[in-house]
Amino acid sequence: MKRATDPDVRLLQATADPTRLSILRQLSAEGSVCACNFSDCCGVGQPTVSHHLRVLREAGWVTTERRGTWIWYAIRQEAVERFRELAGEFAPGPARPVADLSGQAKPLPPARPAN
Amino acid sequence: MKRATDPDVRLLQATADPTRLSILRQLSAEGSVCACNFSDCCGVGQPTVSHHLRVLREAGWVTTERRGTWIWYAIRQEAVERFRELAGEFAPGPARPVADLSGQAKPLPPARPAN
DNA sequence: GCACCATATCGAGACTTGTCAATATCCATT
DNA sequence: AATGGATATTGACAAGTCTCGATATGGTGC
Repeated sequence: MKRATDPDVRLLQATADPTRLSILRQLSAEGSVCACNFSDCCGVGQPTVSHHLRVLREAGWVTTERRGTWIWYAIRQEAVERFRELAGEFAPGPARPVADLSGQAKPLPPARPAN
Repeated sequence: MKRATDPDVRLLQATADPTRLSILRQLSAEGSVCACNFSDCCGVGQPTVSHHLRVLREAGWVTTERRGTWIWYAIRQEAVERFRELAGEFAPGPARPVADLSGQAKPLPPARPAN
């Protein structure tokens, strides 16, 4: 995958991994979670969890708060909002998938069927 | 990236590429689009567009309809709905990020701060 | 049939990613 | 200062992804 520069793509890319999706879901369910509580959830080692947390942080998904030895992670409001905006952008095609003049679709620059 | 088997991850993964995000946005804006109209939009060659359309199709994002020589793509309702459900799942952490007893967070299985 | 067009598939190259073991860093306690 | 625990970083490898040129497939019209 070519390294993403667009912030939207980075946000989406960060969600597109099973381990990170688990982390985001656990964070959503529990509000804020100590880094030490992720290792179990995903069946991967501690350095791997740390790597994924960094990806989420660099994509803008999470913030951290240090308390003594532990570090607590939480989802950022802005990330949730942006993700929902993206979800709102997507719209399905016409319900009846362009039934009519299908047979003679021919004009050289193919015209979009009236949907 | 490990090949994703979870359908949710596949759906997210399909969005996590600049070219495919452009395609999804164009489809959202125009309802249904002939494959031949994507090559321009993204600055990539025809085989590459075809590859991305396949990824989107296999992730469940789009359907195709053949009309003569051309093939029209449209976003599937179900994909939009599932994506919005995922967006609805995500919830931010506590607004005031756990201000209080931070100093003496010590119990051995670190207790989650009351958020 | 044959030529032409739109689209898909194949094969290869450069690049990115996920994972781990080993190590470093940072904090708290003794 | 030294020890110990939690987390981050480094270096490496296997596997995946994006892109392209070349080629195959499938439909249309002569």
